[in-house]
Amino acid sequence: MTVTTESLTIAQMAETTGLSTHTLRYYEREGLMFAPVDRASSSHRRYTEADVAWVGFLTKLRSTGMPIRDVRRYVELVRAGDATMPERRELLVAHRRRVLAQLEDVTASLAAIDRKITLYEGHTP
Amino acid sequence: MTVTTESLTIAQMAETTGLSTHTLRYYEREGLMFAPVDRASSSHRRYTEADVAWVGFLTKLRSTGMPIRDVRRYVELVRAGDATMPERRELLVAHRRRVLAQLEDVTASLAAIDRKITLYEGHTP
DNA sequence: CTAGGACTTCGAGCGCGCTCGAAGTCAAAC
DNA sequence: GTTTGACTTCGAGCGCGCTCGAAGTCCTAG
Repeated sequence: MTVTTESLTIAQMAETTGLSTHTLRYYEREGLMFAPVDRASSSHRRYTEADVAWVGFLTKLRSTGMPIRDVRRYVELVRAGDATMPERRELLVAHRRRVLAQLEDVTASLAAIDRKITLYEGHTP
Repeated sequence: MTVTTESLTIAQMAETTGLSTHTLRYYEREGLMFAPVDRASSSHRRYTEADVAWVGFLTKLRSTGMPIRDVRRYVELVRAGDATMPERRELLVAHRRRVLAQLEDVTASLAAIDRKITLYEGHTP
């Protein structure tokens, strides 16, 4: 298999992004790609560098727990052009707020768990 | 309805813990309670202060993303007595490690999102 | 005595985010 | 020409963590 730097097959894209080919197709179906993915051989997907960067950002949104439906909303705004920048910003800022709140929550719970761990000190086998 | 300080109805327990009555029954079914919940009137649940504390800790485990099945495993260890303290500790420590890794992950993704937000600066409506 | 309401059990259903498998196409290697 | 295998679409299925609803019981107030 010859790897052109021009574009990636879905398998290469999966390798690159860390997502499965199933997930890549799923994201596309769900409207999360910025633009339709190029096709070669009249049917096989060919991903560009831009696609790699885009999926990378999608992954960051997802890994902070943004639901698919919100990611889709964001994507739609990006597609709608520069005029939506304020709204996009607002969306991301609101998301960040929620994420930070949850981080605090988790951190607090973790502290309680740590205290429990401490209670178990000295009981090593 | 007279509120005794002795015990709580499931509705009061839900109020106290922030879980729904459905979830409280679900947790019990799933074997997450330390001991069988007391009953009054031959059938209605009566929760003790100890139950409140216990569910509080369960909630902390859950809010850090520990799967139900792992919580159950932990509960089983607690029920098994003091001899399992080392294993409990190990379980919690491993969980903490995963949670911290994920916190880092989220934090890194959030940073990328922040950079994107910054790009949108100056585009306020 | 009756009505209301809070509880009970049980099994089914749901929303999410994938994940999988069947059946088909196509291009290149042999 | 045949085989291989990487891809395609499509719809179904799954694991998780609840969430819901039906049908029944029991206590309490009026």
